Amino acid sequence: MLDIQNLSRSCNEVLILSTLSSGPHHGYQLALELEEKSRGAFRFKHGTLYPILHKLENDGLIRGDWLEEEGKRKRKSYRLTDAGRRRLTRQIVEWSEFFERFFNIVVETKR
Amino acid sequence: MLDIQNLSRSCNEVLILSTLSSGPHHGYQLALELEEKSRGAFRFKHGTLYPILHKLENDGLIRGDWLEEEGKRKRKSYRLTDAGRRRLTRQIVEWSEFFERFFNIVVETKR
DNA sequence: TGCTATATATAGAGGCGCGATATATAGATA
DNA sequence: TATCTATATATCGCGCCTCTATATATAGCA
Repeated sequence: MLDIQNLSRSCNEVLILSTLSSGPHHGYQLALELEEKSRGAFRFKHGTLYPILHKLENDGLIRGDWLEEEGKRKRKSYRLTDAGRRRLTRQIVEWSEFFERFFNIVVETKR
Repeated sequence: MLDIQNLSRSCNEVLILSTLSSGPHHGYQLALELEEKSRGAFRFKHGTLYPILHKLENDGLIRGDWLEEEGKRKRKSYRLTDAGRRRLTRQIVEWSEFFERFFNIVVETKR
């Protein structure tokens, strides 16, 4: 279950996995796209992003391959593994449950 | 704005403020009620709860008064201050915005 | 030559929830 | 009487995680 203490970590994880589910991205590109899609709300700092990517790769949820293209800096292109795809699906369910419980309590009590 | 790094802290804060908005509670009672209302999903550990209550009181969002009743252990009864009520309202808006942005990205990309 | 954007990496600092531990008492049970 | 459980609050230190800062490297532009 998604517990309160892991909200930040899990949120970052889902945002990354979810972006990768639409196709391979490299780290820098991931951060730009998430910032753009959220209209500035979700900004990944470098010091946050790269360690998470390393961890996700280490856990087998994503896989990174170095790309060396003509006239470009070499980049590490990440894509979802099958395990990563399953994790994303489960995480979305857990977040939905969390939101439901959270708003149930917050909104109901408020009234 | 509600940022990803503060999700846990803010979630705990809202759950507590929101419970107090229905009337005064003491700490132990707060934890029991939240656990019950969420059907076991939100469990506050003592080591989490009390420091947060102290911080909220210190920030002027809640106010605690010691109660000494016949035949009962003395307890500290907390209630919302006006500032706390305003904070709760704003936090609910921020969480709503967060959820909207989050699911927008996660669900949209997933498809 | 120097600035900016692209691109990745990591060490150190600080925040925060949690586990563990301590203290205290009312009530039930053996 | 002794002891166990539930009630009730408090705090220390550990570990995890994000951020800031710093480092390295290159393409393109002024």
